[in-house]
Amino acid sequence: MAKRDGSSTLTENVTKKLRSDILSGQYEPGSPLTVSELAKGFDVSVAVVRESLTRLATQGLVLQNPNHGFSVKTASEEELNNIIQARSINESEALRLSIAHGDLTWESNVIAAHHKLSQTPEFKEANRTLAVREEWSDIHRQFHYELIAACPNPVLLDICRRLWDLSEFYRHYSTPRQQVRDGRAEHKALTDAVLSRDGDRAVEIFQAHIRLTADILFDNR
Amino acid sequence: MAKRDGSSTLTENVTKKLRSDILSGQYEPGSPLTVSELAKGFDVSVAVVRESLTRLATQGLVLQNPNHGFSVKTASEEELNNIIQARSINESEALRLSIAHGDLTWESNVIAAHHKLSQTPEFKEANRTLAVREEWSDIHRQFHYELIAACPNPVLLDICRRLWDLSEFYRHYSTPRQQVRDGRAEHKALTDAVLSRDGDRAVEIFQAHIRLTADILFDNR
DNA sequence: ATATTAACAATAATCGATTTTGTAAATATG
DNA sequence: CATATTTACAAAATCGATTATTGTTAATAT
Repeated sequence: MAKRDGSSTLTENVTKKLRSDILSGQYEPGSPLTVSELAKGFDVSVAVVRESLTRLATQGLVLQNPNHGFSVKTASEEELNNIIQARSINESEALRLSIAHGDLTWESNVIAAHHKLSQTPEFKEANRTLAVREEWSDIHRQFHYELIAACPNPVLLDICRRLWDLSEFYRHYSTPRQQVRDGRAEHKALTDAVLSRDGDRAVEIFQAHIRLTADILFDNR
Repeated sequence: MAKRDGSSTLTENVTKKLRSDILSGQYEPGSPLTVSELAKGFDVSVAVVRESLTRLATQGLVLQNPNHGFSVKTASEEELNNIIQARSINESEALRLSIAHGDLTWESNVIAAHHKLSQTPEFKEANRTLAVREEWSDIHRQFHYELIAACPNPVLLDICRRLWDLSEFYRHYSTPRQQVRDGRAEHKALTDAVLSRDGDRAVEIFQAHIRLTADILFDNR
């Protein structure tokens, strides 16, 4: 690191890397994030790391405890349920608005995103590297984001983005067995409902979809 | 400032002061927030101010432009409408959940908060000082927060809190004439609906309430 | 043996200074 | 005279070091 990369700032790069490390499960939930250690690891000053951690803390991925520094956010079934509920509320509404406002270009983007997702293997085969799983995660996120992308309310979209990060955090702390579920059929049904502009049906499918995600993660039968 | 106040950290104090200054309209929307100047004003180092501004930027009250520093968030009618819509979505649901889960203590708190609000003058008389208006703002906020306080989902409550800040930002950039509206009757009706545990009616009143807020601020019609 | 205080080490918070970047004035070039 | 290049300056970003806080261990007292 050390020198600024392109036009962006050091803090931006470190923040991006840290967020992705946290979301991909590189740190245990609750484990301390020592500013000086991270600074050494990234080869930057403490100010840069501190600013990065401050950003992530405000977004909820990192916990800040005055005079006790930073730590990775903790995980609990209760919190996941709360995140899912918040996602359900906001993303459902964004989905409705997106369906109501989307134009032809948006339709095409939805189809493209779904096609890409449907052709990308998730966890079926064993010996998947971390990189492969990260790639699937990105494509999955992109698919869900395309669905609501035509929502004309950026404030609402921003809330959805943040909630996605929070729920993404949990994906990586599930046991391998829990990864077997294949949402392929659900994604297909969701895409069909969206493209036929059926808001009610799309929301219904979507809510079942994320509810199931939570159930599987914590194995609620 | 200079020395740490109580058990809290310098950054926390500066952040609190800055947020309150921004929300009470001390700075023009879009005006630059120069780190070194603020540091001089608060008598702290630039690191403290920078961390404060970073926090506020992540919350949306401050804009950060890489290599161009920070500025106060800008204001537009369109954005206010988006904020109001997001508030409507989230606060309505929080209100329903709160009504469904609230206990006797919560009821008492709602009654107390409403009483306090109803007995506090807003803008009727002229020559109101800034401090008086700030006091009303706090009490008003407290009232609305009590209504949803029994909502068992902290993630949702956090979203509501942030959205409140964003919409509070607009209250202070309205012309004096727009301040005359008296929400007293609406607050009373809302309180009654909440206490009678009528979720549908409460949500209905609430949505009309905040919609009207937006209309008045930008004088729609 | 337990409680209290003192000294220490680790890390967080804060600082003042240095480097980098963006902008605008000044100068040069065609 | 218009455009390009250089220079100078202000502010942002980053750094390395200093100071403060907290938790822990050793020493002392009860």
